[in-house]
Amino acid sequence: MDGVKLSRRERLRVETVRDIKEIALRHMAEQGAAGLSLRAIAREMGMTAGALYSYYDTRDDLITALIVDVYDSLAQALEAARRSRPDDPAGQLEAVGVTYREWAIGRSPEFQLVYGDPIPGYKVRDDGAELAAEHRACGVLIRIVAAAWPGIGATRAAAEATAEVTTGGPARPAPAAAGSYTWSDFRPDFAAMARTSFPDFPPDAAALSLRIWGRLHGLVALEVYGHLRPQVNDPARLYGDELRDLCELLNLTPSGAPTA
Amino acid sequence: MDGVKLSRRERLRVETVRDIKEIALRHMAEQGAAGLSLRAIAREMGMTAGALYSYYDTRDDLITALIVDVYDSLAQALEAARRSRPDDPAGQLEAVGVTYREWAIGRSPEFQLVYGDPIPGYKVRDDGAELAAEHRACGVLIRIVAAAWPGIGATRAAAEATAEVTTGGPARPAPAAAGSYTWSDFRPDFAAMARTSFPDFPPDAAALSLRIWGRLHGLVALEVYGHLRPQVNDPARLYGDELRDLCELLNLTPSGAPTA
DNA sequence: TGTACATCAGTGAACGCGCGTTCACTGATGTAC
DNA sequence: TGTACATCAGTGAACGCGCGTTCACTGATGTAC
Repeated sequence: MDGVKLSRRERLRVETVRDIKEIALRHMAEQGAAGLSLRAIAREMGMTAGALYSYYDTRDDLITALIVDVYDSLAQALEAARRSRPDDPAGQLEAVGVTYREWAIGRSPEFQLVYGDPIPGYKVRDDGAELAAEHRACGVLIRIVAAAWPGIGATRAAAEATAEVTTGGPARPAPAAAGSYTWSDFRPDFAAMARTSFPDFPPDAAALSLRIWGRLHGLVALEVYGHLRPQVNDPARLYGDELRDLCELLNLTPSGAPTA
Repeated sequence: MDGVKLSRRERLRVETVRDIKEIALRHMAEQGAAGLSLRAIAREMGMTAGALYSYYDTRDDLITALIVDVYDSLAQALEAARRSRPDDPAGQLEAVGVTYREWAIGRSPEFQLVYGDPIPGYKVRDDGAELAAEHRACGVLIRIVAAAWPGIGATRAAAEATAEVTTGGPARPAPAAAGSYTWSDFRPDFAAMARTSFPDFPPDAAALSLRIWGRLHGLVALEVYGHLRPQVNDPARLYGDELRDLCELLNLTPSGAPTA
């Protein structure tokens, strides 16, 4: 693939970088995101602390690299989930929702790194990279909403053919969206991200996407931080209910049986 | 009030404890929850670090005290909001929702302390206290759902008299709740909390309460941790839309005009 | 009201620790001829 | 294929720092007679 030709030194370097990140993430898993320490990583790698400075100029550079990696891994997981249900926006939303939760629970240190407290001394240097990475994850929801929004998704017709309409009455013209937003309500970067993919994407759909993100995030964050388990035995069930409710927002019911 | 009679020593002690907590919270505001340091607090109080050990046996004891305080302050704010709209469950939910967001935004270090990453070395000693404090906050939602649930709230009749029913069709028998839960799905402490206040409280209503909590929490957490502002100019508006949607879950529309 | 003793908040110095970062160095790997 | 030089990952020691916690102590506040 990218195996152009690497010298022994280059191969080792790539491997070492991978090891550093892997150990860093594991340490975060054990001691919390704030417990990340160059010295501890070096210790576990059997290196001197100073040696790490061949790979990152500073602790913050390592952190930035980790954050970007984590966003990418999340975006990849979500995008794979979305693609697993072609031509079925509600099914996509459900799959992405389930994946978001499972990713967050299964890799909670990563989740905490990007969605939790900022790391104590950490200041973003090149936040363009972080922002772009976050947009990659956010874009998955945009694509789903676009597919469900009348007159946008090329797949819309197919989706409507297979999915039933949920509400008793006649299908509403567009998924429930409260306000009427304009693009000036959004930051340029975000707007650009949505509109380059879908030129006709309406601002109301962007607002809806963000609200959906919020609904997915709420129960997941509570669960990851241990606020749900002391109340309820099976947070996944609660979340499943919420997802089913969410799909109604798109005016569609999930195509298949719920994924428990 | 509780001014029974305090010696000069006792008065000073109470004041000092108040100062310690206040400074601790301010430091957390500036350096993040993980930046809490006994030495830094002592420095700002003009004391030696060791002196703090007259007040707390250990750093973790201070943290526990802070956490309990924070939960209490939150519960108090939410309860006040709820009471500001008597006999109007949907209005209560809206007021509580707005208050939750404003509390979280305005006192984000406190929010992070209880809903964010655990503090690095911190281990809960007497978690009974923390759990009880969390239940106090959670109980506010329980009371709202109870008031809206048919056949429970004594205030239900009054609420129905003043509130309009939202859906075009006839009012559904109970607010939308997906599963049919039993009390064995919940932890005993949580169930006890709900059922001692409302003996007839159904498990489905408890599940709904937790889901509502999740919906409030989602956008709020994203905003507090800086994931909304890079996308949208006015997160409050998004949250307002969400709240209005939420009120429909209770089958009621907000009584007054939306609060911006 | 005055004296003798007990309490206890606060001092100051010390402990052992882990941290990020710098720096002159060594020695294996890579490159040019 | 062999030699001379350049690169650069990693060493080991040191820097200055802040941390939580302990401990013998001082001195003001409170209490009992």
